[in-house]
Amino acid sequence: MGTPSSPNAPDPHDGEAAGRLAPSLPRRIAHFDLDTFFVSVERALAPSLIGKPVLVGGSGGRGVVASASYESREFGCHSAQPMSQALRLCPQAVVVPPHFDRYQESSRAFHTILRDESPIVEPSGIDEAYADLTGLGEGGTGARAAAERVRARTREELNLPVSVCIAGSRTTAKVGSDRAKPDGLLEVPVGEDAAFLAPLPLRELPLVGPRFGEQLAALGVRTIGGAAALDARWLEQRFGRAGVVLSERARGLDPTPVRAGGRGARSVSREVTFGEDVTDLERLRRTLRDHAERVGSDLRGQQRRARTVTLKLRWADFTTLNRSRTLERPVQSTDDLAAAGWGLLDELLARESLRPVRLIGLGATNLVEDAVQLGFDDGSARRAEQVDRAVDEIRGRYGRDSVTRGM
DNA sequence: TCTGGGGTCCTAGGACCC
DNA sequence: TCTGGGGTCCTAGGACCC
Repeated sequence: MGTPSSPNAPDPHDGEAAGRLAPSLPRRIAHFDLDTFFVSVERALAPSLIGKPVLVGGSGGRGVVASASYESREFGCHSAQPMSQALRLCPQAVVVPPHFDRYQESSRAFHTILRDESPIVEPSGIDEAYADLTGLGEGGTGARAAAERVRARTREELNLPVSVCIAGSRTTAKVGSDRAKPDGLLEVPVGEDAAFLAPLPLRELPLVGPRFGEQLAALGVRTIGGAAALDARWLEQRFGRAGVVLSERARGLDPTPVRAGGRGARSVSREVTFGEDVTDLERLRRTLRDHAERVGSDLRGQQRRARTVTLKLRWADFTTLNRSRTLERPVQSTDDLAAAGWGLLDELLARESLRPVRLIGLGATNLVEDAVQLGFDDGSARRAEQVDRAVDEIRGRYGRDSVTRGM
């Protein structure tokens, strides 16, 4: 395989390096995407759901659809839709509350199959992954055969349908796996990425969301080929970096390598939308502390610390604010994270009065490896960390609700 | 009966330093 | 004393993705 063994080795797919290094094999990038993932996992566990319109998501007043079966989509249901709206469109739908631990488990098993069958796998979210199948050869050893094995094993071992596209770049493979659904395999022949993309609606290109799509539609551009035909410099002037990327991707150019294992997370956060708006400051502070506990636990599990802590607030009118603070020393403990969150909340409320709060969240960014030496006078910090470790340990064994801390 | 929760990346302005 | 430019960090917001 053309994998660089050292992190500093030039990427064989990156621009000129490709020509100088290997006798450049055509890139074969696969994108795997589990179909209606949450619904499929629920069906694997409860076959009575098969064939019915199923909506996985929050059923409360503010719940949204996380995953909608194809039967429900016939009625106009889709993910991210308010559940109330989905049920108006399809009253006979079966609503299933999400079971994220089950999805994590299936996701892990799926990624294990992928790593068995492909040399370089980059997970991309819970239900998809890229694989670099370049140089696998033809026939039984080829890229297509590897993709077929993944599909067969995922179906047999996990009872889950997965769609895949093999193409010359990540972007094309990603667009193609959507086109392959449900439960299909699509291969874009070598050198035909641009031709494959050209007739497709622009909105199918990742990067083009509602907003960008609208701006481009206003210019009369509605297909990927239409964007490919525009002058690249003009796109850059008009849209900046997004214009440059659009121009390249629309022409099937995307040298981004598949990175084995992906990268570590850049941030960790928790947030909650209350069932009803909250004006009780103590309740907000308690919620922030719960978030700090879980964010801290994640950081400790990853052996990382955060240099920056962010408070997120959403008022009842959906206005959303972020307030962040970069600390002198990177933090990891529940106490430090909570203190930073409370401080940000206090500062905010010193400037504007408290309005009914719909959502409150706490985030940790600017993450660094946990190599910080505590000074000799940091006895209290050391004790706090010991408590954190003990709490993590008990929760790991007996579940999250097994320990309750005071404020 | 509006709009979840977890992320990534980009932009833009201001502070600060050289 | 005035003026300029570049680079980096921090903060806030927003588009986009699953």
